[in-house]
Amino acid sequence: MPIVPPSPLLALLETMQPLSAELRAELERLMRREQLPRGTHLLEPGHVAHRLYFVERGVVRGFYLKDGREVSSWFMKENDFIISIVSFFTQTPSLEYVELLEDATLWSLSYGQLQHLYQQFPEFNSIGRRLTENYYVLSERRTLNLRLQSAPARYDQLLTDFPAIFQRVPLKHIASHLGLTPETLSRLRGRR
Amino acid sequence: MPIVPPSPLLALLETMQPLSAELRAELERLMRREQLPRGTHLLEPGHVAHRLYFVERGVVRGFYLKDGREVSSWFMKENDFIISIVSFFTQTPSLEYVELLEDATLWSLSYGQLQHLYQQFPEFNSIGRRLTENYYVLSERRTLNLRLQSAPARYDQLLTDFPAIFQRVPLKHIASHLGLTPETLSRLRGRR
DNA sequence: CACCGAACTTGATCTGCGTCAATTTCGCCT
DNA sequence: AGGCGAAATTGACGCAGATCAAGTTCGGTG
Repeated sequence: MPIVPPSPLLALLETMQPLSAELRAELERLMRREQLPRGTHLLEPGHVAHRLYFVERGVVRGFYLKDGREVSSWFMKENDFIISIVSFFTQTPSLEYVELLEDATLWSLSYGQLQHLYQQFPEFNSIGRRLTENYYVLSERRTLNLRLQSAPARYDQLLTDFPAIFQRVPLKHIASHLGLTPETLSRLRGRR
Repeated sequence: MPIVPPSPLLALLETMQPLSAELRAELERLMRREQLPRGTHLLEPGHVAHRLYFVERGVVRGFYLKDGREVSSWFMKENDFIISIVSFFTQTPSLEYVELLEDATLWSLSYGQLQHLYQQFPEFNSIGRRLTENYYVLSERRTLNLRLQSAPARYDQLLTDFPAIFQRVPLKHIASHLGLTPETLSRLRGRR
């Protein structure tokens, strides 16, 4: 039994759908609290993503290597769920890194435990389905941006959509997320 | 009661999870068969995606306009489900077109009916969740390809992953899907 | 089967962004 | 506070792919 219950997580789930006492208790029993320092890799290529994470505090990024260079595909923060989509859902080895950009407090659950929850509490499938839909929508919007906008427009968009990111993530990571080199991003920022 | 039951759809769902007789009957009652000619737009920008489609026969594409030019984001075919992710899940106006590239036979269901099924048959949430996960994985793989591969590598990848697409989709649409102009794709194909 | 418009190819030129290299600035640790 | 390595900026140059333009081939229709 955890000393601290995963309250931010439970609070979030509760806003989506009332949780039965049993489901609540089972979540509290299974969720594991992890305090980890900046720089920790939650996942590396070749490994299967065994756990789902919920971020109580911190910023996390997913990235890939494209011939030796890091390409950041996403950033997540407080109150976000984190999984490496392909590896976790297919339970096959990842191509992706998942890295903490700040000291973080996370809650985690194994793949097997999650499947068990889905079986044991059918109503939990509805929550899982809607969370998956929400993140899928987020991912589609990100991809759309990459496809449809010019480099300056992608930068401006990020600046208006997620201004806070610039306070917490180094520009070189933002650059690769926008599909640019740090040099090009720097020049974009300098334009007037 | 439809003259023809949506058997390919039910067969597919049945492989994922046994369907109760009631759920089966409700699906048969609600699913609407549509035979539509090539060129039909299932969705246009500004409209909310009200229906989910299942493809019994035909090829369908999703595309956007990027300053006057079409950018194809996906292609789907027999036994695929089709929705415009952002618009359908958020029930907000679409930016996307959805167009039939061949004469097609589709089965469809409205957003409201789907929500009703989720409520009425809790076990249906599990099917919905897993289908959403599968398509999310597909979408992530597509995006990854765009991000990490060079233009020639993206072409080669598509050629090995979905060779059949080249028989059924005009090259100009494949070009924009790969993030290229038709001219550049043509030159890529001519290289030796 | 011939026609017409769309799809595809081929060529010439242009350009946005990448690459490589050299500073400058920042942020963290002692 | 000072110093060191990483991050960001700035400059010069090159190239992959876009653009514009002119054929050529393909496919559907009368």
